Amino acid sequence: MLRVRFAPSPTGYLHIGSARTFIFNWLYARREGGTMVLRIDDTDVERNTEASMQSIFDGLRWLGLAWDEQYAQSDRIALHQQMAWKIFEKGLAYRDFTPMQSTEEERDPAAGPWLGDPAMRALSPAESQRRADAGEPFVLRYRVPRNQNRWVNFKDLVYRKQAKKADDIEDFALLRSNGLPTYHMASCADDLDLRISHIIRGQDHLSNTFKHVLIFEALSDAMPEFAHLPLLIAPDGAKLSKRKHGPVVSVTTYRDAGFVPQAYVNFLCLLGWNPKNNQEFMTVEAIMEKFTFEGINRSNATVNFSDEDPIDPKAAWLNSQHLRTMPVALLAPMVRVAMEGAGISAQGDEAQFQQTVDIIRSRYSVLGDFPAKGRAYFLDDFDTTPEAAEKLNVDGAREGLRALGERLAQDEDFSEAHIEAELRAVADAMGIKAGVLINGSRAALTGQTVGPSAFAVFTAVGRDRVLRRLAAV
RNA sequence: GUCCCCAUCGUCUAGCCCGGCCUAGGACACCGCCCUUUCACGGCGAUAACGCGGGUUCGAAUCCCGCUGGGGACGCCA
Repeated sequence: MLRVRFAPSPTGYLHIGSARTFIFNWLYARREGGTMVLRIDDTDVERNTEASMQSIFDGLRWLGLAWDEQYAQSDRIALHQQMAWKIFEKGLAYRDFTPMQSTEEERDPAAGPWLGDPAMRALSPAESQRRADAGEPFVLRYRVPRNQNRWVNFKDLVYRKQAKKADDIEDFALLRSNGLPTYHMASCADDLDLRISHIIRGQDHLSNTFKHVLIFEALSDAMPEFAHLPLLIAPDGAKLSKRKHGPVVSVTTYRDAGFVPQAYVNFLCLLGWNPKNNQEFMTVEAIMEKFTFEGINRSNATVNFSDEDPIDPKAAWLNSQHLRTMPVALLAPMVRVAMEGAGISAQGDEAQFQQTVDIIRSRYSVLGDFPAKGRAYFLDDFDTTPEAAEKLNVDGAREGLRALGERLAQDEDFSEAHIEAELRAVADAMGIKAGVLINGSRAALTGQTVGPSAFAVFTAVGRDRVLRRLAAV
């Protein structure tokens, strides 16, 4: 049974790299018919915040990719502790009574790697037990094999064979002096207990994985598969971080910029993965069908943003592609939300609304364009740009448009073909160029000189409004 | 410092593991042209990359070694 998990820690907003990890997990689970687990890694009580939790759920829900099971690590601490002591009982862990270091006297990494305190490793079981019984605080550390020429191995689905000498792995902590599990302990215990079959996560965990392999081996015969993803980095070359790069790394930046979720998913998937067929613009379903670990790269990918523009240009392009081609029925509700956000509630029935959206979206690239540029298609109070006013001031324009309005009013036929025929007839009769009325009608009906083909504008605006606006020109 | 990972156009990438089909392909962005009685879309074209040095080989972007560069881990954070 294939089971994957996404395990964010609620210590900040959902960031772009985490979102991508979530998506890859989801893709793999869905493609293989597996189960997607969402596990909140909230063992660091000091740093957890409710706001962060909210932000993660908001972001995840916005992506629109559902998970099947949900857990919080804080509910499972007893299990983590139990597993930690099981390791201890096997003789694979020891108590370290060294007092906690203050931040002042932090160890200098330049002094060489810290592997553990030999004196603490050497403590006899009886002595260790005596000091613990006396209430002396300790951290429980994994007893990594020393001087045995022992290698820790695992195979990564992306990075292939990985090996590290046990002598290069430090005695990492399992339980802190307050008794709570560390990340490594909690994560592995849960992965085991939740029967996670594939651990898909960022490459920043690649070197931690050797420790995890040690924990898994100590506790079980089952070893999950690993797949590490290349990191997302900023244009300055550093790993994306909220502290350094600000809110651009948050998924809400893209949501608020008017992205449709499937475009954002499409964009993120292309950072570090590709379908090997030169295809880039893809629906989520198409990506899912194509998704394999062979398609994942090993080198880090740069998210292309700048101070002036927080949006990667390729993401913007993908968004416009999705916006223009996705089923209107899917897009319409998003447009409604965007417009309500701008204080516009579109009147009219759903069919007319969708028809209008369908016509005008061909020139738009973000959801915000609908309220910002499309006001005239939904409301009667709209501004006329100076350029549009000029088009209307052309000789014969107003007269022609009024005449056109009168002719259209006498006929129920409001098809583009009919409108075009009528418009050309009016132009002929008045001895003016059709272009005057074509450009003039766009200006009169939308207050703008840019937009869909003039005849499509008539149908997008709707018969009643067209007749009113032409009469009032 | 130690260990791990990575290295193709400005950016995302194909090709690399299994050398020749690579005068290195695609996409975004930028520039030009075409289409279009608007603006976009679209079409066509241009500019643009195998980090460096050694090997191996008839032949290397592809294999090996070294260097350089970048990233990550090294916490009683996750």
